[in-house]
This record gives sequence, structure tokens and C-alpha cells, in this order.
Amino acid sequence: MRNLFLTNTLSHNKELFVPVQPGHVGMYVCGPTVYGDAHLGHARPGVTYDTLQKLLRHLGYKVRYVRNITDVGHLEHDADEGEDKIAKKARLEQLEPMEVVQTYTFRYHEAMRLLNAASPSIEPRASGHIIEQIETVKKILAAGYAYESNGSVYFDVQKYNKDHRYGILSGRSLDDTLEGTRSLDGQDDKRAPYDFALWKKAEPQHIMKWPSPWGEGFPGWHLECSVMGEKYLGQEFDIHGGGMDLMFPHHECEIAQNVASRGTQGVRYWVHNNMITINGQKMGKSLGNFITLPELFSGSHPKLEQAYSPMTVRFFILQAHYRSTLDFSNDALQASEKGLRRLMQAYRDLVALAKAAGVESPVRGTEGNKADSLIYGEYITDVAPESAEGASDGVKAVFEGVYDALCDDLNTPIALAHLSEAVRLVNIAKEGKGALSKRDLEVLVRLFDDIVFGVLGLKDESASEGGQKVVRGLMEMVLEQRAAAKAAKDWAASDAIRDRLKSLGITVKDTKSGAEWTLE
RNA sequence: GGUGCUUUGGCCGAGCGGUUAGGCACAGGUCUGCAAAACCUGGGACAGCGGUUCGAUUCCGCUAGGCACCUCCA
Repeated sequence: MRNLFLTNTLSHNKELFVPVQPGHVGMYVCGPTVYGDAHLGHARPGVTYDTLQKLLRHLGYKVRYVRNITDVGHLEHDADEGEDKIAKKARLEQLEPMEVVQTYTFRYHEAMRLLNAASPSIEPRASGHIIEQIETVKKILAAGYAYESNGSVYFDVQKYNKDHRYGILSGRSLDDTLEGTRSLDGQDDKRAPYDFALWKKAEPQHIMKWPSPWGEGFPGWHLECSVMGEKYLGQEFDIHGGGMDLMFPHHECEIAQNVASRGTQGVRYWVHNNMITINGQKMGKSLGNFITLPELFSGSHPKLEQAYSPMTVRFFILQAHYRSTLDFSNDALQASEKGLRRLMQAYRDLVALAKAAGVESPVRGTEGNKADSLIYGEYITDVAPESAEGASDGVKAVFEGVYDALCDDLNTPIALAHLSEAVRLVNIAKEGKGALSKRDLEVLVRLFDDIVFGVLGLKDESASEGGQKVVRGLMEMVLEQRAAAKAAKDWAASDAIRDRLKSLGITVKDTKSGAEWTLE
């Protein structure tokens, strides 16, 4: 098995990935709070951790990928005084909170499906784990790292910091934290401003509340991830992913809760993706500068010059390293659209070349891949080939380059750069200016299937849209007619056919090897 | 104010102590009834000023700009 390196936020270094249990990986990723449509920023962890998960499977690991849905406990403005995000949305739209949750959970799933991000193995909800969360609060209280105050329970950060280190992940000291903390009104319940809520007392008018030993209330936001991670992945698991903006306080608190309740930090590798920016600024809910995924896919947002397909968005995200910020712009998306089209065209040409050379190919590009057919708990691995033995130097270099890049902290932009070299090799071969051996073709087809479609999770959208059998047959007929007209130099007829197809959204292009068509 | 990150060619975006990814755009060429596309080839950058070094875009310092977190945010 190839060595995989990941940047661990705990050490700020690239570390060799060694799982707790050989051959198995437990990965937890912070999912969305479902009170609105997912925006481009949410697509980043969606795509990043999906790609990581697919890479791990491809390398031969059995992966349990847990991604939660936050449906309670996430408050606005201030972690202790704000209104619950979901309750607020429900109040504004006069819906049951769970209606809000259901709606946006479905819409989130749909957006992820379009981005070709596989479903997680388990997708737990905070509201479904109230009992477990209460149990964990009890443990932290029993350990002496929390106190009850007026029906709420708070984590005693100062006490904890004496025995352990609060700030181990974010690199802050307690003094730093204190420095920037605003003095807020109504914090009388807390002993110190940096203490955070494990359990919050619910006011009488509060809708989402549960009974507890401390009265009616609801769990604090940071608690759910500690609890559900432990429940489904154990006390010590491999990878925890999430956005960099969650590093502090969310993940810091999670570690503190883990240590306080079970005596272990709980997570081996903390992986954080960077933000998507727009005009250099973080795209986020609070700034209101976000573009939702449905808007992006349909082009219905004033900032969008056109619609961008899900695969264009995925490609856009993969073209930057996950730890760098990535700036949204129409130019950048349009560049991604063209880059993706070029890659997909090369794949079609590659398959044609391979067929001509008698190479059997699984042709997965148009039909998804095994990792996508993952259904609850069903582990499917698709182990990476060990080498490109027998291929030419150029192809070997591409093969090794792609795998090295992906295993070097999931460096997808470098992997794409090497794949671009593969595109060049295919194009040269197609032009008849360079030869690819049968083995070369075999390796390249396998590489595209495994990496481009399998790990990177890209799809050939034009193929799937226009891929229906009947349509294909009809198009073949029409293009034969046009070819006949062309052969007779009846340009008027051939142009008329082209124009009429164009008005249906079908673009016909004459190439050396005959006419090709694509559907808008 | 505290903590950390960042500044790469027209744009996006990698990377590295010496041979400088890739995409888009651009230029030249090939193909072509036309159109469109596609393909091939090519030039072009490392914020500024110092320092370390045989050699720095890459390491260190300073200056200037940008960003993130410290409050909800993927």
C-alpha cells in the first residue's frame, strides 16, 4: 500500500498516515447546519473529504465516513445568547423546526449528489443523539470539568487548562483567547467568558427542548461532534475533517470535551480545508456574499455570468489545494469549465484509441464508479494498481506523478497537472504524431477510470446527458443525412440540418474523423 | 489588540535552494466548403528592500498590501 501523507493541524506538519487499526479508517467530518441552502463554501469540504475518502478506498482501506447533520443547538451571533438558527428560520417561515431540517437536508443531499459526492457511511443528527449527549455532559461533570448554573451546564475552561491544554489545536493560549473576548451582557451564568455551554436551559417559549437532569434544555453545539464521533468511530479514531473556521472554537472545544469525558483527545489527524473567497473575502452566511449551489448550477444569481455545471464546480475546487483559499470568479469558473471539457474529450479519444488497439476498458467515465455505489455500511474497495510496469517512460511518469501527488497531502492540482500531460500524450497519439503502445493505453485507461472518475469523482456530463440510446441512434441518422448532403456538396442542406440542431441545443462539429455532437 | 496565514506572468492556481506545474487568455501554425471546435507550438511571473548562500522565487529580517480566526459560519 502506498504511503499517504496528511497535514495534521495538531502538529502543523505533513505526517505519514497510520490508521489506528491497520486497513481501516474512521473519518468524521463536520456537516452542515441545515437552515438554508448549501453554498459554494459548503461544496469545498463536500468535495475535499469525498475525494479523500475515495482515495483511501482506492488505496485499499475500508473506510467508515461519518458526516453529521446539525439540526439543533447551533446558535446565532453568540454561542450562549443567540437564537437557535433552525428555530429562527422556523419562526420566520412559520414552519416546524423539523420541516426546516427536512427541507434543507434533502436539498443538501441533492447538491452533494450532483457534485458526485458519495453518501457518508453514517449521517447522524444531533437531535437523534440527545440521550448520548446528556450522558457525556454527566461524565464531564463527574470529572469535575463542568459546572451547573441556573439550569445550564458550562465547561470549565480554566480548570481544564490547569490539567491539560486548552488551545492545543488552534495554538492559542488562554490569555490570547481572553484578550479578544468581548464582554457580553447576560453572561452571568458563566464563571468565565471563555467557558462554553454543554447544555443550555430552554426558555418556556423555546420549541426544541428536551428533559435533562438539569431541567428542560438543549445541547451545546460543540457537544454533538464529540458524542457522535465516539459513538460511531470509537474513543480514538483516525481523521476529523472540517473547515478552518471551525478550528476555533468548535474543534478546540471538541478536544476538550473528549479529554474531559473519556481521557483521550479522540482524533489522530485533524484535517482542515480552507475557505472559498469572493473578491478576496470569505464567502459566508454572515457577510451575505454567498452563492448557493442551486444558484450556481442554474446561473440564477446576479454575480453569475452563466450557469456552471456541478462537475465544473468540482473541477474548480480540485484545481486548488484544499488548504489554500480559493477565490471565486466567473473567469476562474469558466477556465475550469474549459479545462474539464478538454480532459473529458481526451478520455473519449483515449477510449477510442484503446478500443482500436484491442484494449478492453471498463469505460467507467459515463457510468459512475464503484465508490459511488456505496450503500450504508457496504464496504467496497477498489485497490490501486501497484505500478505502470511495461508502459513507456512518459506514461509511467504521468502514472507515478498522479499517485505521488494525491498521496502527498491530497495534492489534487498537481495530480491534474500530470493528467494534463496525459491529455497531451493522447492528443499527440490521436494526431498520429506519437505512438502509445497497447500497454500505455491500458495504463492510461485504468488511470482515468481509477483517478479521474474514481478518486477525483469527475463525470463526463455531456456523455451522460446525451447518452440515451434512442437519442444516440437518432443523432446518428441525422448526421448520416447531413454527411450525405455534404458529400454531394449540398451546403444549404447540411447547414440547415446543423442550424436546426443548434436551435434544439445540439452543437455539431465537423472533425477529421466525422461529425461530433454535444448537447447543451 | 492577540494569534496565524498570505503576496507568483493578463486571469486562476501549484511548487521549489540551482534544471521554473497546469489550466484559461494571448500569439503563430495544422485541420476545414463555411462555421465552430479541436489539436500542436510559443512567449511571459515569483510585492519592495536588505541579509544568509557558490547560487533564492524558494531560508531569515524589515517595509507595504491582503486574508482568516479570536462572535455564528464549511
